Amino acid sequence: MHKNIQEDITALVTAALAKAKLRLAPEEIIIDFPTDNRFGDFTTNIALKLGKLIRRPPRDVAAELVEIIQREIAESELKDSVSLVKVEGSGFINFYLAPGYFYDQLGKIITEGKEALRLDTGKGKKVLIEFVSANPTGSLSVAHARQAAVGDCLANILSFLGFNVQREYYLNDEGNQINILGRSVELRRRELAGERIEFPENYYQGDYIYDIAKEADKQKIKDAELGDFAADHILKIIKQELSDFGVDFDCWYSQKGLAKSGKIEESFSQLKEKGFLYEQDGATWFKSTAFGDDKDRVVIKSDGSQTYLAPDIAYHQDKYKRGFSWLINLWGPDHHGYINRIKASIEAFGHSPESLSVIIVQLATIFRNGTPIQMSTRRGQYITLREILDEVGADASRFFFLMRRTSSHLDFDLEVAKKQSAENPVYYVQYAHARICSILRSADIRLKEDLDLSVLAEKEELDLIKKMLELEAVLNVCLINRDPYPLTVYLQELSESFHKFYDLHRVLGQGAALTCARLELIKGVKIVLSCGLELLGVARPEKM
RNA sequence: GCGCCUGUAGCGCAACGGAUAGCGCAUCAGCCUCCGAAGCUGGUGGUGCAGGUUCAAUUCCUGCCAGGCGCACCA
Repeated sequence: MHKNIQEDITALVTAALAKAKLRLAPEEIIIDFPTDNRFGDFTTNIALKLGKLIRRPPRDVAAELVEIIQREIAESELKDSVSLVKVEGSGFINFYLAPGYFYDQLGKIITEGKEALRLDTGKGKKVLIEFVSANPTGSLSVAHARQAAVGDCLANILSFLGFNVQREYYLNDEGNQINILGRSVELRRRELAGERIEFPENYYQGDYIYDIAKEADKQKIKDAELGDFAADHILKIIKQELSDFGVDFDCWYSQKGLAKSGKIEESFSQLKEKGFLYEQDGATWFKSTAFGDDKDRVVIKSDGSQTYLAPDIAYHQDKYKRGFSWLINLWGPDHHGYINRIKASIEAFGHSPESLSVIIVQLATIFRNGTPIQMSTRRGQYITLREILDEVGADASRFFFLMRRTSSHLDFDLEVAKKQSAENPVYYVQYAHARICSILRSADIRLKEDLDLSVLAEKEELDLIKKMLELEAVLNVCLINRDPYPLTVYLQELSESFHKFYDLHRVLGQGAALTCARLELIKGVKIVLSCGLELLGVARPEKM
């Protein structure tokens, strides 16, 4: 049994290189998954790299190394796990694992459940993931919905990988947009009272403003308090939308609270001490060019009011003060120009720019039957998260938002997402889960037999086990890319392996030994599928 | 003009710098007396253009072409 066979093989190869008196930097010795399982279970290209360095044909170098590796394996505890090492292609050294290794791993998953899949790469590192953070001036849009899905799922994955994750929503509950919101409600209230009004174009046009105006009238809210009243009202709606979408935040960080705390002034005085603030043209500037920004940025305008950057500098500084050592921000593509100045600010306070990861979540275009739906936030004409939830449901919409790379544009067709058919990948995965549950329901529970997994010798059975064991690597890819997207691809592949197995081999009625083993096999698949779907935040139906 | 994202099959998308570029839809041909056919099997069909780096480029670099988004003392 090996905790991590990839590491064991790496150590073995390193030792073999030393024995052959061949030198290669440790970071060059990479034992990887091959692109295709016909090339074994692990592969390394060291012979190709060495061949160039020492001017020998790569295949010869590989053959020499394989001979040494085979002898090493025979003398090590790997001899039961690795069945074959050979040179293939232009000089790749490929490792084929023994079925016994896979049975051991499957057994572990069955007995330990999803805990067997858990990793501790994070080692409890405190990470703050801030996402959505939409202004409380209207319902959440499609862009926010995608951010919510990506952020929540990424948080799930990081936490599964042993990070100590906190989800945070930065609440822009004061400032210009709240004033405009208040004035919008005020005008609508007067309009409802019969007054003729001129409604400015840059005010909030949506019909929901009328609803808030009616409510404000009923509660006799004063004009001056309408902004806060409306923001509170809308915030409740946002919270409910997110909650129905399966996204719950640990912290709602109020900008108003930040402003009152004096932390903004505090961070300014610190920046001033360090010489990164200066006055010019009546405004106060942050010297962000000192850290690679294109130009310096105004933090206090010549009229004395702050720009948006001012509280943001203090806010990010406060994140570190609260003990987080890794900050992840999910922003819309319209904020990408903002990355440099925020990174500059954290650097000015002595933090490494790498400790802040900004993930730009590209926009999603909503389609209906192949036709894009035009949107305008200003006119209040946009598809909201609420509408998507009502029409498509949380499961399918979460999956759809996650099934493309976060950095890529996403086309989201409402009609396809609604379809409960093969076109819809959500159901393909959920169907595999339901199918397993169905078999388990039909299984004769009186069937008792000493479990021997080694009867699982069919190609589809071994492929299925191998696919199950890939989850760990997939989650690491998600971590490295800061993108939950690979998990959606993986779950479709795992489902495919299961469906192929199911089609060719019966589980029930195959004689006690084989039936028992296959039941355990599909229980294992269920554990992995279920774990993956849970990380995505998608339901795992027992029946469909 | 500057920055970011994207160009792969009719459409939507995959491919840590690797081996014969995969999958879904569509289309054509098959598979249910048997655990769920929301499934499986097979056929058709492809890397925007030009250079460069590399043993190896869809992937990295440069230029061009095309599409999307953003470039405030707005938030």
